[in-house]
Amino acid sequence: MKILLIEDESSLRESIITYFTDEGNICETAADYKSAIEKVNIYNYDCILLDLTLPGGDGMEILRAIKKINKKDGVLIISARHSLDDKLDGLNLGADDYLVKPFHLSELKARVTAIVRRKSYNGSNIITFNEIHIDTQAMSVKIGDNVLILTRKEYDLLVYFIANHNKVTTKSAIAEHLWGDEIDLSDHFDFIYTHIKNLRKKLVEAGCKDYIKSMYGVGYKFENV
Amino acid sequence: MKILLIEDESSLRESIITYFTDEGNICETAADYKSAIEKVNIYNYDCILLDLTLPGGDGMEILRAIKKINKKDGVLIISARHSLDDKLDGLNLGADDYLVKPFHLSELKARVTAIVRRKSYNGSNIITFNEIHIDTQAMSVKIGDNVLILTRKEYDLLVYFIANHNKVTTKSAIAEHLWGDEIDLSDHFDFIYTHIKNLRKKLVEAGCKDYIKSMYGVGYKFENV
DNA sequence: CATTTACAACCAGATTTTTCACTGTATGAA
DNA sequence: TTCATACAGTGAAAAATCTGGTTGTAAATG
Repeated sequence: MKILLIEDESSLRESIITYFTDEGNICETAADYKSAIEKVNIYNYDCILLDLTLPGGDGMEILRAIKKINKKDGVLIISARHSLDDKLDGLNLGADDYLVKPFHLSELKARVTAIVRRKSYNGSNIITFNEIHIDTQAMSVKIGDNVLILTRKEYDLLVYFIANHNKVTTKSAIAEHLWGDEIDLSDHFDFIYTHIKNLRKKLVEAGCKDYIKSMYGVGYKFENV
Repeated sequence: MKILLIEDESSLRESIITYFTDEGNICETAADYKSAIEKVNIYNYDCILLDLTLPGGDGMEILRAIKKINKKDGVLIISARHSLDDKLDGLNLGADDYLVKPFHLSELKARVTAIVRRKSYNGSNIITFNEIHIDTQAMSVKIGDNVLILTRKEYDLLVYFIANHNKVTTKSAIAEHLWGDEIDLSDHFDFIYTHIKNLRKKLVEAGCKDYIKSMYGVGYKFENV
């Protein structure tokens, strides 16, 4: 899951980020109005955690911006303002939920998952793509009845592929999704090849068709032929 | 005791909440269909007080939702509808009791405690997972017939694992659950390793299979192979 | 007060994963 | 065809993470 945290207070930012990163999510942050708008404009997130009081501009403006450029990203407002009016304003502008500071991280997480679940209500947490079955809660992958043992990156990669099946995905998009901010985009992340190769190998060895099609010079496509 | 009150009329809501809070309970409220469904989906309550006439949707739907997502939360319907049919409908759908407005708060309280007591008696306080039996009231653990002596943290850990069996649990989730607020999430709580290790050892020594599977880079999974 | 116990911290070694360098092959453009 | 580049495959170094042992400390117990 990819999360953007828009929050200026650094200590809170740290702990939230640590928490969600530990949970295995990709987290990015923005500490002020400008960089928030920038990120929101360029990338897509499963959920955006938005603090309302920001240096350089009002948080509500960011919310408006998100909703304006369509964006189906989930938005959870976290704010110290606890008046009903603030709450209603936020929700009316299209936020998915509103959480008053201070809060427990577990509650934050619960609400985020609730938002994400609501957004993409697959019903279950089992993702299925032909013979591939992924149980996202158990983090287990099956090919037919064979259980596949995948490493973290391989797993993320597979989930990403399936989520974007039949679409071309560039290497940099993959890198962005698997590594988030940490990656230096000027790098030649050739190690993606390795992960692709390993995933491919494990899938094929488990009797799965090779859905990963290389698009020379562009990237890959997880293709349902 | 944790209680959820689903009620749209604010004055009644206030008085019930005040009453139960004063009694030392944790109370949450939902005033409409949407937020009710949400809370019910996210959290667990000892007892849910459900008003049938709600803006935005029928209360019976909420009841259905509760029962659908398993949920062993107790449900007490409070409603102005006093026909026998309404009563029967509710009880048939799995509500534990039905109270007709208006009522005395003391009666409400009596019924709530009755429900909770009933739950915790017949609703087994024995958790069983294969050969592992936990008596939550006695806080004792048995492997088959062997009694296990666990420390507090080990016990909590085991219960948490069993409650989340076959799901991956991250270290930070465990930390949050076992230590709550006190934990500094920027820490690398390596001490979890120790508790995992100790629990594992005691379980295995008592002749239990090692269900605790490490998910490298993610956390652990209590797995029923 | 002495002793035991539970918990947290530390450390060394093992294990697993990730990254990186290198070689060979395939592809598309000139 | 030739050439530059992209990709696949191998293996090994580097980094991250887990395990098990041990130790210090504070709290609980007797």
